[in-house]
Amino acid sequence: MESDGGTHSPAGIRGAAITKTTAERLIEAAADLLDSGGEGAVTLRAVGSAAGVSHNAPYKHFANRSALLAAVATASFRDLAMAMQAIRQASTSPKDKLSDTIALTIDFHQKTPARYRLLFNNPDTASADGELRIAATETFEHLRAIVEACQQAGYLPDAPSHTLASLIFASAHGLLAIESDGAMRPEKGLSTVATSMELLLSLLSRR
Amino acid sequence: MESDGGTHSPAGIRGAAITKTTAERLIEAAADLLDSGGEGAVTLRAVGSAAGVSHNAPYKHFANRSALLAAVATASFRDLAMAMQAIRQASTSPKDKLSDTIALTIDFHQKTPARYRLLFNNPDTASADGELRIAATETFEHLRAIVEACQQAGYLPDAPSHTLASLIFASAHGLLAIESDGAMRPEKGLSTVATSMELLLSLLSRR
DNA sequence: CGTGATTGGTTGACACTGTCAACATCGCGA
DNA sequence: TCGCGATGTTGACAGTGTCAACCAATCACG
Repeated sequence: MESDGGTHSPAGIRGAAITKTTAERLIEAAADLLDSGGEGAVTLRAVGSAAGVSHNAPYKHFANRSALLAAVATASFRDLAMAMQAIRQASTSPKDKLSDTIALTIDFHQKTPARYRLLFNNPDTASADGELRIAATETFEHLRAIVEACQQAGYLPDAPSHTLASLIFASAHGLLAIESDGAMRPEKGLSTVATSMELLLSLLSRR
Repeated sequence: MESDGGTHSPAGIRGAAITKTTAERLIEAAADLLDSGGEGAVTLRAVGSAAGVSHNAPYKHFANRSALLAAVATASFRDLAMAMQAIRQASTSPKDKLSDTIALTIDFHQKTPARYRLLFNNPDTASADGELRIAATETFEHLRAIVEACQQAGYLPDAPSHTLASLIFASAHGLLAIESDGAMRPEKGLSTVATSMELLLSLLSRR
């Protein structure tokens, strides 16, 4: 009865999973609609139609619309966590890893703003639990580890890595939100998110 | 035909404005519903009913639901700007003014999160123009001036005050968003927004 | 092999929403 | 006085999330 998120295949055939589960197709359809038309475009009817099923089929896999969006968020967090893990494990300097992580975040926001908002600016998503919460925590852990490495390399000041990572991500997130989500936008072109973040890091790293 | 925002009285009688315009009552009703039940509770029917008019009366004053919410945002920005102006003109140190401004923001978010979201986290509000844009810009200007005063007092580093103000506000905003709007919430109680902001300011101000 | 339940799908309905159109009323200027 | 614009009303419509009822297939198991 509970929505399963469709992580593992039906446990029957284990080989090449050519065919996708309906739940998977629903999630992908919802993500596509989200990216192309914003959150308002993600109606259960449109999602069902895009996935080749009826307007009520989603209820066989997800408790409601919010649960479907939560599944999209979970999948997106997993992708994001993988990308951050790749950065974390690369053979670059901690400083570059941090820059790359910030760039990744900015890129994510620019390419798929509605999806970004689902992950980081959604009151529904805030009451996350289960897999969504785990995927989000995992994502943050990569960031935290990168920040910690920067601290050990002397590039960032001494402070709880958790707090400092929150602060740095919050700055990027807030700048992105100001730039695109609120009325208090600065005059255009005065300073980009990227340059503002460079300023922040340079101020934090001066010793 | 255009929504007027209802700022000044009908230009006839100038004296004691005992009675409120319907537009004003609609804005207040919408704000109340927003604060008490979240954005979803702001339906045109509920707003009209709370203001003592029919479900279609709002259309005589606002082009659509978004325009009504924009009027609420405009009024809220004016309130916020007034509060910031009071802080700015107080006879306290620049450092304290900045702290007070941050505290004001945190307080606003805590007391009326949905309203806060309308101002700073709403893609609709992002395409602000006219009075809304002006009120928002005015709000930011107060913040910028306070930051500039901090710089002149040597409390904040040298950088364009506009950029630095954006950065500081973005940090507070991002921390608030992380705390309450996204799935990537840190473990509870590890560090509050207020203490994180104190950390940021102490890191920025060390010389 | 037969069978019964579980799973995944369908259609139809319901209340609620934003929005538009048509009609009513009221106050003021010519 | 008359007419007209501003303000309000009721009624309708399409679209939405969600629930209920029904249907088909698959699979466990005697």
